[in-house]
Amino acid sequence: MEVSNLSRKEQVIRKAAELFREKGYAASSMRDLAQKLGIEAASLYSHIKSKEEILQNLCFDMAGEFIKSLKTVEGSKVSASEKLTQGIIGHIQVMAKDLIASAVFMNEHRHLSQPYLREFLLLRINYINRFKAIIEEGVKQGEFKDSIDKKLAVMTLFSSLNWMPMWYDPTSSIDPNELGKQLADMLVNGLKK
Amino acid sequence: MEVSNLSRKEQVIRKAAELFREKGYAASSMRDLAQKLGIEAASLYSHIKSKEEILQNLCFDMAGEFIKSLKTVEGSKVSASEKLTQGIIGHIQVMAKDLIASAVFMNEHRHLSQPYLREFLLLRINYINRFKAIIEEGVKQGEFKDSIDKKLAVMTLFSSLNWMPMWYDPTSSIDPNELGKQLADMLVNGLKK
DNA sequence: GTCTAAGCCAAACGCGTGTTCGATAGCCAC
DNA sequence: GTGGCTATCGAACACGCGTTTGGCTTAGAC
Repeated sequence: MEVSNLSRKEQVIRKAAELFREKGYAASSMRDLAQKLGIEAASLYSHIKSKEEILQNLCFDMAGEFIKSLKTVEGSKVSASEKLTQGIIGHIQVMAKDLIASAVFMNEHRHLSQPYLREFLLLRINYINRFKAIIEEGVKQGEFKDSIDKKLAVMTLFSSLNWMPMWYDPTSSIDPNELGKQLADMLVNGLKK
Repeated sequence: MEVSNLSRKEQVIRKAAELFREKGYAASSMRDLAQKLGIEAASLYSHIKSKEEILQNLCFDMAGEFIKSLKTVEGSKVSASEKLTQGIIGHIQVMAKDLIASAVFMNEHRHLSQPYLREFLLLRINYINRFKAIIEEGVKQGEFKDSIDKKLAVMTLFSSLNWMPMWYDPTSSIDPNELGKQLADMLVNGLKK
């Protein structure tokens, strides 16, 4: 009940992620979820404590991955635009590893109850600020324009990244690494020749 | 019952928009909504036919505004980057006129039932494709790089626009028009000097 | 063969949901 | 004042919700 059911628990969470992405957390019922797994709703509670615990797992696991990815980039001694590019590629790669969980992470985190919601938002604002720091570094060293609002810049970046799971087709010709590169190029250099 | 209650009906829809933005459509109850208006849930049904009718009003009214705005830009004989900039500014201005409805439009449209959902998505894909056409025009005339994936470009643009209601503070120093300009500049010219 | 634990289920719990119905009060026109 | 219209309400409806309980079955360890 503590060790070996991890596998079954993860099956439950995975199916739940699919369901939450399709219908949203609030509109997804435990009976829906059970049906997707071929069992009864009551049986779910052998594996998870509550509906919200599933959401907590999904949100905080993803958050951990993002933070881990960013950490490996921050230390490196390269230009700001290179650092930003690496950060973007890392973010995209984390998302691409689990597009479904990424979509849930982005759209459904607000249904977390306190104190989890507060904790989640703190992690998130911290993550955003660390990207903002990279942009500010670029401005300070004359690499980026100083004419653009930094909040706008970082939120635009973040928006572009976070909507990716909504439209990216992993079976398409473009792979996550290339996608990250192009996205970074577009944001750093723009569309213009 | 047909003309003069428009005002009251619009009050209901407006309060509903606030509620839907805060808690999401599925997690908002008609009793919640009634309480915000200081009446009982049953009284709502003198003004609206159903909960979903409210969402339909919100989504399709916004959609109409976006399309109207884009139409005024498409015809003008200017460069692609200028057209794109004008389109972005228009989109931002429509959003800024009602940030609450914009947020609902973006996050909750998926709770529309058929056939409204299908119709909504058709309007949306059409809108996106018309932005895509502007980008393709820019590429064809040598104004934009041809190295970047067009789907990526237009979805990045669209993502940036659509998340704006989540973070934009209308009381801040930057006004919607300036915001649109900067956003367009960032996407067209990039961050780099 | 016996013990243990995991996985599942039927039944039920209290509660909240969107919506309907019939009635009541206030207001304006005649 | 009388009639009709608008807005509201209390009460109720059928239904779905997340979750709990207790018991059943199955598989593997000793």
